[in-house]
Amino acid sequence: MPQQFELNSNISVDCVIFGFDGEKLKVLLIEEKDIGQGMLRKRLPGDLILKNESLNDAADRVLFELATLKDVILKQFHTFGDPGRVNDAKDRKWLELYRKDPAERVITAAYYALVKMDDFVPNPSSFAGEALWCDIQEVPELAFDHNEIVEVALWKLQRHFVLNKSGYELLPKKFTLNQLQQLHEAITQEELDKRNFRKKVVREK
Amino acid sequence: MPQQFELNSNISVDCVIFGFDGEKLKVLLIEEKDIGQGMLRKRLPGDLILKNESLNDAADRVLFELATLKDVILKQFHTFGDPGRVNDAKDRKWLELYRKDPAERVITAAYYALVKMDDFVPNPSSFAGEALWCDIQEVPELAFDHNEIVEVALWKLQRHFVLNKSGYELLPKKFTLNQLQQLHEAITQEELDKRNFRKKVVREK
DNA sequence: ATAACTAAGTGTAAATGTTACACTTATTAA
DNA sequence: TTAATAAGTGTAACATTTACACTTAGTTAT
Repeated sequence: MPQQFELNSNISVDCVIFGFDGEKLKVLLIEEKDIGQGMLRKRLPGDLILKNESLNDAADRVLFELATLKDVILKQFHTFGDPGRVNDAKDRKWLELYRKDPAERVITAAYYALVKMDDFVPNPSSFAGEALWCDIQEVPELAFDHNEIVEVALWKLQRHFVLNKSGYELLPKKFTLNQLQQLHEAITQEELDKRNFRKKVVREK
Repeated sequence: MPQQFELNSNISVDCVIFGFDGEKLKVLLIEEKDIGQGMLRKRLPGDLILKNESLNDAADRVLFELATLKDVILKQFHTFGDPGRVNDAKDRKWLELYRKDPAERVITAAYYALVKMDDFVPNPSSFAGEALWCDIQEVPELAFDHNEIVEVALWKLQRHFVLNKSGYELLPKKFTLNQLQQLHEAITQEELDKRNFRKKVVREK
């Protein structure tokens, strides 16, 4: 069935991969190879889905194809689909170069994940010029509506992270309570008292 | 621009409208007119989006077209897009009757809302045979993957409702604290102590 | 080697929030 | 008017949260 590998022309996935390096929260961006038209804007790893592929599978595939990342647990968090999503002149140019049907409105199902940066070293594939971790506080202007997507993803991550008491998998096998605390602070973006934090952790064990 | 009203053939929206009647939680279902092929399964109000329409606008439009409901605040909560979403023989038959391209995989952005049943009296439109409130405990087998969609929606509603302290708009202008408590109990599906509930409400005022 | 610096570890008291629990008062229906 | 149903009330024990400062161990530079 050769048709199975046909692209779906109007549905894409985008991945917001948050990385924790023991200190700060970063986000994974890719940058197209410079094709000499002033289009060097960074963007999230993402692409059109295949005709016969689930959204989840597409997200896994795209993340591997663009950043060589594998076995990341992705969570779908929102679908962006306004007809005006792609308005910028640079975005249009890019679409004309890379897309069969550049005028068609594309809706994108967005996924996020939180990974330990050591375990997931992204390599740019042949498609992407560069793959890099960018400090969450210093995200530049991205292509399309990707800045909005990152913002919503961070918001969801924070809410979800507070509710569960997850995150141990992001630290080394043995870790100090201060390290655990740094993780929490990186994600929630607020500071906590050492002693109180300890009490909480111990209590909930 | 007549093209503006063209249907997008592979993206739909579905609406899970929860209704509170002062006592129990219900969900809004519609039922196609019987076209004599044993296809009388209930389903959620939903349909394909238009070519040039945002997902949010599509959800509003569809809800009005199928149930004459207006000004409902809908929240997008998940997008369902597995190629196997539509597997059942009945579903296929339905698609062949109603869809231009019945084999095409359709992804659907799902929305939910919680409304006061008195204020929103659904009327079936010409498209739908019937629109009805169904007790959340007694939802029958629905078309497509709509049972799963309802389940996820309820789950999201419960989580969201606990976090915010919302819900006052679902009660009459003057209400007893017991009424407020019933609302909470209907949504969270668990029982609370009257006095403790009061204390909480008063404290958080 | 040791001094200086950096990171890890520890306790308590006051305030607030949670839980469990039973009877009285007011309203509505028979 | 009586009976039944729904609304309203307080307290004590326990758990959680908050605010707050010094000691100990390990690392780095001289």
